[in-house]
Amino acid sequence: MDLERLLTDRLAPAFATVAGGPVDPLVRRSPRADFQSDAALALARRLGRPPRDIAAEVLAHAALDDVCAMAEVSGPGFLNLTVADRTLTDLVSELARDDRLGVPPTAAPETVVVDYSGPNVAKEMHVGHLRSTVIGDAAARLLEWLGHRVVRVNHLGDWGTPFGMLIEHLVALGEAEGADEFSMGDLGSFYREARAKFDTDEAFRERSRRRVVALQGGDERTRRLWRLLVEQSERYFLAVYDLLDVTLTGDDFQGESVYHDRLGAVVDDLDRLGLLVDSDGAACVFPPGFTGRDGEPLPLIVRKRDGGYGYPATDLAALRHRIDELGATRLLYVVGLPQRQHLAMVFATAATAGWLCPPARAEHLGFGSILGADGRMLRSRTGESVKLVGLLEEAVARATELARTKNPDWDDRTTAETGRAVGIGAIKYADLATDRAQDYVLDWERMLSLDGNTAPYLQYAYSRIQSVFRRAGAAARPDAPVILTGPAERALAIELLGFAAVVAEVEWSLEFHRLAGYLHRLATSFSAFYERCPVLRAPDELRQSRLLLAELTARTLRQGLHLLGIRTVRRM
RNA sequence: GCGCCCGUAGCUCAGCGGAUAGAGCAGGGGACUUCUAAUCCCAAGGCCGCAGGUUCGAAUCCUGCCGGGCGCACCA
Repeated sequence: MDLERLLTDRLAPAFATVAGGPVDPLVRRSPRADFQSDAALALARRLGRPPRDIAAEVLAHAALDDVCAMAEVSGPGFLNLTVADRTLTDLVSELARDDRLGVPPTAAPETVVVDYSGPNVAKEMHVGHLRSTVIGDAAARLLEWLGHRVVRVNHLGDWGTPFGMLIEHLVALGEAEGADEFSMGDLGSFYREARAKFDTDEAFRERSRRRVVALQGGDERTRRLWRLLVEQSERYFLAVYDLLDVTLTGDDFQGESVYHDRLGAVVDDLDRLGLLVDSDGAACVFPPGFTGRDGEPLPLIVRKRDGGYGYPATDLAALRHRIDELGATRLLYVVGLPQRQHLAMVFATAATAGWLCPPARAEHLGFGSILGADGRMLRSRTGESVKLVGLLEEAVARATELARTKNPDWDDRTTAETGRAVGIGAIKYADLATDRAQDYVLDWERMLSLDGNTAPYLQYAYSRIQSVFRRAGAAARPDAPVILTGPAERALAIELLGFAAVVAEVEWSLEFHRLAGYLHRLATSFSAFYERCPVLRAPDELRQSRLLLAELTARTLRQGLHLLGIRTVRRM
């Protein structure tokens, strides 16, 4: 049971009595006490009474004696609550016995599809894929831990007109050599070469067009070459996911090609529903409320004038597949903010068609861009998008260098492992620690710093605890009585008891910066505790209590970071 | 032109209806015969873009404006 919940449960009946109906007591942390309830203020108008009177009456009705050391009306009508130490120690003891750290599995499990990462076959992954991959993976981890059935979908760009030129380029290079060059991990140059030929060579362009037709028509050799490109790319992506420490596997690839033979049905069904409009030869849906540059209604083009299907058709087919066949009720799209309008149109169309209806709902987890030090979109010197692996390798290299200089006595393997955990952790944490919608500046110095709201700071706190346990030579006893001797221990206990509330909040908001912020507060509380409350030198009972607090902190940091996809290290 | 996102301390960001607006960094001052000082503590730092409005109460909600970014028919 987390503290906020406990206090809410105690106050709610009292508020209900006073207000004559259910009221959320609005319990939150307070700078003037442990917690405060703000609900009396909001009630004042409705009840036509002074808020202080309401608060006082609530206090008289609330059963708080056994959980609060002090509860008083303050200011214009706040209820300030100071939790009894006994309550804290009881709840901490309860936490210590719970391997889920107070977070219950969800009471209402559902099937959630998380659509994330989605790189393009035969193209390099770039920084643009980082956020989708990192945020989506955190969502998948967290929802899964809470007991939901999570289906990871990696909506690969593996279909469409570019594959004509890519396959032709492969043919031109010779299958063997082409595949060789392709698998070298330099996807970018393969694509650029193909593109260059396509742009300059008329004959090549024509062959590419025919190749697209052959691909869609199911020509055997073309299909085989296409598979080759897809498989090589998938292998490459999996290597990146491995480096990034992302839970996506080969089973999660569900490229656009998967929906290829369902596109006709999408168009037919939309037509049958009378939603299709012919516009310049293209089959379009005009969801209401969307207008274009010229002020005219904006179409969702499901079938192009040339008879090919547009990506909206694929998106609609995928959405139906997720709801009808995968049984999803929550559809998450971890896609950049620029695609907001497109997705809104797809969702609107699906809703109108009756494909997307409660309890199923779709959410766009949009995110901002990654900016360079100059405050502009991150680009390489040549103006191209920055390779994701390059970014990751730099993070690892920088962190490894830091680990080496701080611990010159370490062997290479330990140094490398630590550098990787810290470097990758830093880059992922930097992404998750600010509000998704914000653009953020990629700043190596800041994100690798041991100070501030960074992964290394949290990892460092964790590793210090491990160090204490190494010296203690024993694990904490979960049944050890908890003793709170001062404000630092008290503050730490309160933070520990707040994990469940944060996780519950993030379950629906998927705002991971709230979890990150919590972990940072926890680590900060621990550091203060560590400074003022010696563990190993304390007398036995106190030592046991402090070991328990340290152990709980470690478990919470580890679990919280794990949900964000970030590793902890034993030493730093 | 329309739409979306963002303007909070010098910098990077929290807070999104409640009390004196919070962190971290940088800059200033302290703390290592003591479990990792890669840490901790203290002080300083703000017309919350601007102007109206709603409210007992607005950084938070509404309207308008200003500034920055991004979208807006056959590429995904």
